[in-house]
Amino acid sequence: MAALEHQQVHAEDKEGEKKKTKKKSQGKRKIEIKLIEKMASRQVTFSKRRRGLFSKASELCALCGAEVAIVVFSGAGKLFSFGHPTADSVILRFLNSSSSSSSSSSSSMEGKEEITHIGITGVEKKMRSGFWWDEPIDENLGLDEFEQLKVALEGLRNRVASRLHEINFSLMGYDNFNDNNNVGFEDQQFVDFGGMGWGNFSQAACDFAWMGHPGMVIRRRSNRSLITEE
DNA sequence: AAGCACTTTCTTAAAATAGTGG
DNA sequence: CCACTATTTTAAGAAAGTGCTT
Repeated sequence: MAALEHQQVHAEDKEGEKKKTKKKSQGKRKIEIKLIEKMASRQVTFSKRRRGLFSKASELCALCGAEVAIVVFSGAGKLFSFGHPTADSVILRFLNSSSSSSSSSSSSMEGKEEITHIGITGVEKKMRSGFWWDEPIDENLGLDEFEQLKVALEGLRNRVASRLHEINFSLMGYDNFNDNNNVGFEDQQFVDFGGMGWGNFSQAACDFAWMGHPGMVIRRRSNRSLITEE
């Protein structure tokens, strides 16, 4: 302890010599684990904690040979991912794994884990029972018919996205759902993939992340100002 | 240029981890 | 295994910076 105090005194001396203009930090403080009220602090904490999380995940991969995928959406809807060897491969492995739903994590945040798992296993079940879109495409279709199919599927996608956002809004406690403020992945050109260069994502993986994340809302950059006002 | 989301740097203290002895 | 100490790591707070959009 004495050594520690000595260290601190030494550090203070150095600091005093360096600059007296900069406001002294109070250092790391214990904070309550709940949504950070101050938007600026929330962003900084998000950035730092995500970095820490990805760093720990990469260590887990390196030390234990584990395959890990992390999908993070910022409060503004920006996507960050970590994956080893790639996020895609881990997610696809999870989807194809028959034991994944029974071997759930024993994290201390079990409540939150559970919510995510409900979303994923729902999709998983459907995938196992077989979606109609998994059926092979009729190769006898002509160009026009393919065009029509494409338009129809895009329409469906938009309707699903719209409905999901309605649900998101009701879950978040908003009374009015304004479709102009929220978009689905079909309008995702602003979303950054790959996070800090640790992972990469395909459209399929993004769609999966989106489906498995019921609380997620993607916003246009142009409407960011709306997000900051709470 | 202004505004926004996010990042980085620095200082500092809390928390985690490693080392040691009983 | 436990308690204690030393060392290392993590992250809060403050402030400045970057990049993008409008």
